[in-house]
Amino acid sequence: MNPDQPLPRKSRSSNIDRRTRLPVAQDVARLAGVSIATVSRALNEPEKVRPATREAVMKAAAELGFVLNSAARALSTRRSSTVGVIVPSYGNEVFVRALSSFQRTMRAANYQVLAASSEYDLATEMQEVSFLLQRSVDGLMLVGGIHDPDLYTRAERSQVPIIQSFSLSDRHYCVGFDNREATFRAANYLLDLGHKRVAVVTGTRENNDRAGPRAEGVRLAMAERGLELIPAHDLTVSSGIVAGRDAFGQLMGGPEEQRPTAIICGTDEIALGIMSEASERGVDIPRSLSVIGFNDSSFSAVLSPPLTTIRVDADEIGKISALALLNLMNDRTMVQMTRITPELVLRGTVAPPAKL
Amino acid sequence: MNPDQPLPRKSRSSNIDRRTRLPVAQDVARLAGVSIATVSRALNEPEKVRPATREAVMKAAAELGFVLNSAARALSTRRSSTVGVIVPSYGNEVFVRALSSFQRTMRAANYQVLAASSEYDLATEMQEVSFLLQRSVDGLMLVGGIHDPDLYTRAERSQVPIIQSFSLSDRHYCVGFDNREATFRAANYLLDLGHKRVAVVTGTRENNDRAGPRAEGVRLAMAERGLELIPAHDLTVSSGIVAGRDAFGQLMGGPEEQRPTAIICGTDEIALGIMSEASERGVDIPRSLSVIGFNDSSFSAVLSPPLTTIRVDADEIGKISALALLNLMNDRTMVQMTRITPELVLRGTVAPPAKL
DNA sequence: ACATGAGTTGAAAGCGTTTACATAGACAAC
DNA sequence: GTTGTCTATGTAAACGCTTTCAACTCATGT
Repeated sequence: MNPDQPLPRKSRSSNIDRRTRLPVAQDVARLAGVSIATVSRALNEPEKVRPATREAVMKAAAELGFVLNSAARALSTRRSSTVGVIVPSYGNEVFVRALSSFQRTMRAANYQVLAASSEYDLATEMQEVSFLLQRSVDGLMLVGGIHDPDLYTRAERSQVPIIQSFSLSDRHYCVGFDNREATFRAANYLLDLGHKRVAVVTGTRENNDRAGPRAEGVRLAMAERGLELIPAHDLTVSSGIVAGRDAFGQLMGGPEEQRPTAIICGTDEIALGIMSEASERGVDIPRSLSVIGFNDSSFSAVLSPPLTTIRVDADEIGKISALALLNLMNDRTMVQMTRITPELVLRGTVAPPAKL
Repeated sequence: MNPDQPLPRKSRSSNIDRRTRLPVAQDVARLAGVSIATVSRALNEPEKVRPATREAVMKAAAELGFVLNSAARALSTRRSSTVGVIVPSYGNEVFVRALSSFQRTMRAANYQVLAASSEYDLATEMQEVSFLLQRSVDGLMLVGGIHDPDLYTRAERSQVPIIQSFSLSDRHYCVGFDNREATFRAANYLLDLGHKRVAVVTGTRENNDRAGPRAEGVRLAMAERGLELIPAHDLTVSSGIVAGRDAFGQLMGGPEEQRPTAIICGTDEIALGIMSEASERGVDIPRSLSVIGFNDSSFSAVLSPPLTTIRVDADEIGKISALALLNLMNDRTMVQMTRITPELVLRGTVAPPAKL
C-alpha cells in the first residue's frame, strides 16, 4: 500500500512483536529494586526472603501482572509439574470419573494433567506415552497392567514413575481391585439363588487384565460348585450398549434349555444393552433373566428395573492414584499396592431362576 | 556406612544425577558429526538439510534414543504446542464427546490438550484459565459465551486465541448452535401435536447461555400460539439424573388440569430422571406425558421407551473447534462463526396429549 | 577469470527461569 | 578489635533448544 512506510521490524518468532511484551522476572526485579534471584525466591520459597523484600516483590509482580513462565521453569528445574493419564476410552463413564478425580487432586497440588485415550490399543497407548514423555511429564497413570514392554523401559529411562490403576500387580505400584474376585462374588450370589446357567459377557480381553479376570471369576465360582461355564455362555464383545444388544441375541438365540438364566456383564453399558434388547423381545427381567452389571454407572440406578451391579469407587481410585503418584514423584515412601473393594449393589435385575 | 568413599557429586537438581543422563541435541550432533543447529533443522525442517546429513542425524538420534526437550523448545519458540479446554462438567456426556474429538484433532496436529472443568462456576473457570495461561497454552476452547470479563483481557494480553463452543456469538469466534431455536422447534413439534401445556426444565441458567435460551425457545413457541409458559412449568434444577426425578415431582404434583402434558428437558440426563420417576409412579410415557431430551446421549436410544431428543453433534463441535483454533493459532484466516444444526430425533417418548 | 546466487552449515545469541556460590552485613563471642 | 556464624541478597552459570547471521561450497552465467 504505502511503500514509504518502513516495515515493522520482523520479530524473532513469527508472532507479531507486541509493544506490550509480557513482563518477566527481570522487570519485576527492577521495579522492586532487587535482583532477579530474589524475585525467584520470593515466589518459590517466600520464607527465605525478608518479609519486607518479599512484599516489595509481590507488589511489583502484582502491579505488572507478572506470571512465571512455566517453560523456563521446567527447563531450569527439569520438572514440568505435569502428569499424564491414559485411559482406555472416554466412552466408559468409570474412567472419566477416575480421571476427573485424579485431575482434581493433581490440580490441588499444582500439577496439570495431560490426558489421552488409547482406545484399548497397545500401540496407540505406547504412542501416547511417547508423546507424554517427550512433554516430560513427571508421572504417569495407566489403566491396567498390560502395556507395550517398551513402555516401562522408556519410562524408567526418563525416571518417570508409573501408577497402575483398576487392576492389581505385585510388580508395579497400583491402586485397583481384584477383578476376578469381584465377579466371583457376584457369581456366587447368583448361584446361591439357584442359578445353574450363568453367562458372562465382557468387552475385549486382548491385552486387558480386567475383562479376562472378570470372566475367570465367574468360571471359577461355577467350577467350585461343579458347574461348567460353557463356551457359548462366555462372550467377548466390543464394548458399549449396542454390543450388549448383540450379546443378548447370541446368548438367548438357542433352545430354552441352553439359555443362561443369568448374565454377568463386564460393564453397565453392556448390561443396559442386554436389558434394552430383552425388553424389546419381551423377555422379563429379572423373572426370566437376571442381569448383573459392573461399575455402577450413573444411569444404572434409574433403569427399570434398576440394575444390580458391582460398584467400583472410581473417584477413590483416581484420587488415591494421584496421591500415590505425588508421593512417588517426590521420592517419598509409598505403599506398593492399594486395594479397593468393589461392592455388589443389589437392585432389581436379579431374581431366582424361573424353573427353580 | 563407608566414610572413605567419596560422596557422589551433588547434582544441581535434587534428583539423582544418573550416569544415564538423557541424550540432548549436542550428543546427537557429536555422534552425527554436525552442529547442533543442523540437528535442530534436521528434526524440524528436514527439507532444509541435505538428505545425507539428515539421515546421519536421524540415525544418530535413533541410536541414542533422543527426544526433543519440549520445555526448551517452548522457551525458545515461545509456543508450547499446548491448548487448553474448559468444559462445565465431565458429568455431561456431550462435553466429554466434544472434548474427546477436540483432543483427537489436536493430537493429530501435534498439540497436547490440557483439560479442566469449571463445575459451572465462573470463578473456578477463571482460575483454571489463569493456570492454563501460566502454562502458556497457545489457544483456548471454552463452552458458552459467558465468562469472567477478566478472562478475555488476560487472554488477549497473552495473545491466546479463544474459541467459544456450544453457543453462538457475534463478538467471538464460535462453533455452536442456536440453543433457542433448537427448543423452539421441539416445542412447535409438540404444539403441532396438540399439546397446550408444555413445561421446560433445564440445569442452572446463571452465567449460562445455553440453558436460558433453551427455556426461551419454548416460551417463544408457545407465545406465538397465544399460549403461556406458566412459571410453575419453567423449572431450573441442578443438572443430572436425580435433578430430573425432583423435577418430575414438582411438575406433576399439582391437580391434573395444571400438570403439563409434555416436558422439554435441557439434557437427556434430566429426561432420564423424569422417565424413571414417571415409571415409578405409574405415569405412562408417552401416553400421559411426553418427554423430549437434549443431546442424544448414548443411553437415550435404548431407554424404554426410547427417548425423543434434540441431537447435537458434539464430535463435530469438538473437531471443528479444534480446526478453527489451529487456524487462529497460525494466523490463518478463519470464519468467525460455524453454525451446527441440532436435529430433532423422533423416538418413543412423544405422543399427542391424552385429552385431545 | 570473476561476480552472482542458491543451497548448506556452523557459531553464537537468545528464550526466562533456578540455584550454587560468593558476598555483605549484623551480631555474638572472644 | 578480631573472628566466626548467620542470614539475606546478588552474580552468573546452567537448562536444551531455535534461529539469525555469516561463511562457505558449488554451480552458473558473463
